[in-house]
Amino acid sequence: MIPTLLWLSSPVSREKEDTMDDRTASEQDGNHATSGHSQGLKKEPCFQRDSSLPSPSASLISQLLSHTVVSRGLDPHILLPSSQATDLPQDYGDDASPGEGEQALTLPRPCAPTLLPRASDRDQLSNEHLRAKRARVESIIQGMNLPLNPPTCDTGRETGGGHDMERGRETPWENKRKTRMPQQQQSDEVIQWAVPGACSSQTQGCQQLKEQLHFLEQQLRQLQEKFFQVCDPGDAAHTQEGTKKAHLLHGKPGGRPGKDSAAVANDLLKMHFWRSVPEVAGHEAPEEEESAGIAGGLPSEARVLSEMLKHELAGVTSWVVDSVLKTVWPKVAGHFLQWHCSLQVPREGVRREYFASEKCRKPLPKPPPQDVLNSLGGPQAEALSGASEKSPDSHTCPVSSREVRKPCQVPSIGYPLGMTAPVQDNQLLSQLLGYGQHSPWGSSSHGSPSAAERGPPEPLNLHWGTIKLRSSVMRQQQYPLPLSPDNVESLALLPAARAGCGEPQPDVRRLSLTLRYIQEALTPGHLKKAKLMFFFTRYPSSTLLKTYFLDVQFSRCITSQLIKWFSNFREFYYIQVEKFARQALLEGIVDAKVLRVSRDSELFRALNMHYNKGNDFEVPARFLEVASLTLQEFFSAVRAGKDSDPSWKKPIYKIISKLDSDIPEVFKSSGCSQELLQS
DNA sequence: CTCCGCCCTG
DNA sequence: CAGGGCGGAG
Repeated sequence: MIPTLLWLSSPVSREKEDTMDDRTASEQDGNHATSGHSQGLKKEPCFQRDSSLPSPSASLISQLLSHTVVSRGLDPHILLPSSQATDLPQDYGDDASPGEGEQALTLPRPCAPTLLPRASDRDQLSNEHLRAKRARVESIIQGMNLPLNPPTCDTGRETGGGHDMERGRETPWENKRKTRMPQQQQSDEVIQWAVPGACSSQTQGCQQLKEQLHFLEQQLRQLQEKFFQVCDPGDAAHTQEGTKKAHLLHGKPGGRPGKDSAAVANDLLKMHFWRSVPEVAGHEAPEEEESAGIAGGLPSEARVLSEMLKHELAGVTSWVVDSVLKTVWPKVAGHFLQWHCSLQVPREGVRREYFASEKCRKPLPKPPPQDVLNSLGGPQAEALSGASEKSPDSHTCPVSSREVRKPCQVPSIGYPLGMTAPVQDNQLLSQLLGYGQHSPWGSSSHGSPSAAERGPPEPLNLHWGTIKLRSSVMRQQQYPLPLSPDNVESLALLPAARAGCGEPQPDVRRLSLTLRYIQEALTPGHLKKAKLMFFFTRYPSSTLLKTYFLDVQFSRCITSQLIKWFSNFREFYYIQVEKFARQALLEGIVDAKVLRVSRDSELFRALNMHYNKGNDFEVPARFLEVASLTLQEFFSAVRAGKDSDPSWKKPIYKIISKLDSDIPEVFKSSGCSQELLQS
């Protein structure tokens, strides 16, 4: 469909060698209602502009990233990470819908004027801003009559700097932890805290939550800044700090990140019959060159951009959080109790983490209330994933994206399993609340009190490790595995596993990746995967589907939707075949044997267009045989006049249903669905 | 009764 | 592609 994306250069010869390409993981999943057809070809997904972002102010990022941005005094070519600046036009040409640029132009730029001072002024402003915020926060906390955490790290914030920032970040959260529970009662906080008592306490809780959300915003802003420093090659090339980070990120100084990552990805992703990879490296070369050209840009300008982005991100987060809490707070308060208790496994040095999938119906010995989760589903859940997932993606530069894109790209860090209680279900909100806590600079593993010292852990104090834990738990429970081994491995990449390195990481990206690992909805990526699977199986059982969609939380609804998909696939398939069978009959063909479906036949083209639109998949020969047989069957039946029988197709269906073949294991790969979306 | 597949429709 | 209706199989 899009010529530049048809990586079909050498169709047959190297089909077994190719791996999937490792582009970034920004995709439009989460909305299975979206037509899958338009999803396929995302060349640079990280620049994808997501119009579905639920915030009215969500578009500064997209505006900046879209090439149409004309910010006063800011040259987008300088501001944008080089690859973005160079790729955007291309991207537009490829898949931007008309009007998108126009939309970007009309979008609000909330903070442009105030964010334009020069670097020195801006830094000062930033410091003052921080101080002011801190003062506000402290006054709030004191106003709540809550035991304030000894501000041991506060000095760090004053001085700024990487390490100090790291500690400084932590403070707000530590404070929060203390503030939340004592708010109810000193004794039995765990229980008291979560019990949604009188109206007043609810309102109070809401207030507190709001304050915490402000912290969240703050951290998000800083995260954004760090994120850009790390992933913007142009910037990194000009600041010592940035250079260091870049080296750490890419493994070696002066390395060529793009190629390295791509190579690693190729090694690790053995989706051999995908034929899209080699071009990736070549495709990247221009970016790097451009990067050198952009090196002339001013880091300070880039920081201005980051400020703007932070502002916007904060707005989005705030909006999402508010809207969610408005709806679910009363219930959530109650739910926190049980969840909280279940996580009471005080074990020093062990990081409890949670898995941030919304609404996981997992059979637990003592299932938590589902209503909370249910109440979190739907629009809110989508809004959340939209904010936390897409917004970061939309401006991720390719380099860092690659770093985190491929789960198995980075060596798995051994992570202890089984040290926490079963993870509960209401991860959506906790994800939301815990979001800022996983900021790479402020993880609680650095000099923070142990769980015991902090008192009862509260929902916010959950970390990523549980992801792996969860997977092991699920495994033992002979429940549909939500995580494939790939997932589990990849999850070791999450912040907790790398906490030791102390290096800021674009956690947003990981979060978004993690969010996708178990989905309760089928995504366009899944649809595409299902279509490709159709080449192997026309009549998959629900059991089979469950084994091949491991990243989906199966429910009746999901199962029937998948089955429905295949039913629709079959329908289309049979209609096409019948059409061509009749056509052959009209053309005077007599012998059914001569009817063969080859790769250049019209029928194949029609089918391929439907199931393999991007043509990035090598259709198995077996499918051609099946199609040929189907064609012959239809041909024979029609020629014999059987089509007068209302159920004349049934025998054919029966024949075809026996021709299913095994589906390659690669389809079980969790990243498969995501990868497909990119290709 | 549920599950599944087909058919028809939008 | 999804919904709804229908029928058959278990």
